[in-house]
Amino acid sequence: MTPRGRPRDTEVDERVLRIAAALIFERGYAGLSIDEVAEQAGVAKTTLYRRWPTKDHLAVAVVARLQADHEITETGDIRADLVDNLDKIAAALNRMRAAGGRESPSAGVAGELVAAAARHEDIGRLAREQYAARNALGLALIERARVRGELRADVDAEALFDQLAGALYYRVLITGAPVDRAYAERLVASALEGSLACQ
Amino acid sequence: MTPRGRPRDTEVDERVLRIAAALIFERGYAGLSIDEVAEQAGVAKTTLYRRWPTKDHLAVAVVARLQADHEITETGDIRADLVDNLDKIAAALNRMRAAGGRESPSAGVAGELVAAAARHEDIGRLAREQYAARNALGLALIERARVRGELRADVDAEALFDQLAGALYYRVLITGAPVDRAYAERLVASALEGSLACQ
DNA sequence: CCGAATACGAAACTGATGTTGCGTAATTCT
DNA sequence: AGAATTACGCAACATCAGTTTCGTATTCGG
Repeated sequence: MTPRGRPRDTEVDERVLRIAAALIFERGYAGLSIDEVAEQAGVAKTTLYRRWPTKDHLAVAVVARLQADHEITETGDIRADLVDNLDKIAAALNRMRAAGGRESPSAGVAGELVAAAARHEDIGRLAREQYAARNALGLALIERARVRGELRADVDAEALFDQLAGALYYRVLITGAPVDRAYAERLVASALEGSLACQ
Repeated sequence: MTPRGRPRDTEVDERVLRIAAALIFERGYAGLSIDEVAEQAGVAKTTLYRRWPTKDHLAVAVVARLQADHEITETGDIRADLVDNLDKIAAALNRMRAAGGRESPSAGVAGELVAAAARHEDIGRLAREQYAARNALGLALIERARVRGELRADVDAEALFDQLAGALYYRVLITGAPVDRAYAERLVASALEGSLACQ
């Protein structure tokens, strides 16, 4: 059960992640240099590569540690619950967007992480699992509201959640528009109430 | 008016973009090597860098040439018009997703382009202008439907369009889910009809 | 025709990611 | 105690993006 050879120095992981986080949030993804991290952490580069096979993997580990997965809150009012959850997603996106001291319209580190997921099959798989789990929570929230009678019986929960979360990502990654709680409220209102004229 | 010195060889642009397109769609973004493109095009590397200052710029130029901007169609039925436009956006996304022969859930080249826009201020600005123009078309479409009385007088056009386009990007870039015309129809139905139970 | 301006090619160079090989240290199993 | 196994540090290396330098070619303006 215990591994055979010399055990890894767990302090190294801690130190490296802390230093890498400082660099990435101060200078952005491009300013994160493996050699510099290794030097500042006082370890050999090979020690880093034994833990994180690429710079992308290290960056993902850094950001993952800072994004404590938010617990879902449920008041029983679907509108308030959706706004709350979207606001938490927006906060996480804004944290990544701010990294590197870029001006507001840039996607910042968030854009690099999308590319990292596209480049490395394992990162992509892991990320999709995380998103699937979060999606499942949102879908369950919607489903319970449907059962309560707050939502239409034939509501398309998947489309609804994609619309809400997708709009946030769209603005951060694509159009560069800001996302905040006020926008989350507009989104939820628009999605729940629909756009058709009263028939 | 005519530039002073020796004019650029326009055939070079043509040849380079063709070769780069072949490489990027065959081997993906990582398989696109500047040295190899220069060699295959029979030009010096400096000649490439005079035209495209980074590999990202070259890749953007390659993809931009293949994405003939779609003209908007308008039948007067907002539901059909929205589905049609979303389907065109989805088609463009699927083209980029397919590049590099990756398996379906990967964002493919689309993910790299998001990162390119985040890395380079000029690419980001250009991309945002393109998206702003496309968004304006969508907003105008919605506004005309509102004036016609198809949509609510107080419809939030911006939120509505973000919800629709955003869901497509969300699936391609983030969750890896497929986007096709059937999904576009679900999205439009969900957004237009709303999710609240009839009050 | 001559000079300024720009494009092109060739080669060397810089800096960063990621790899490889080897000697040494720490831990476990027998 | 000794062998197997794994971690670590060090240094060299390969690869690729991007830069620099310099000599040559092409065009325009005077």
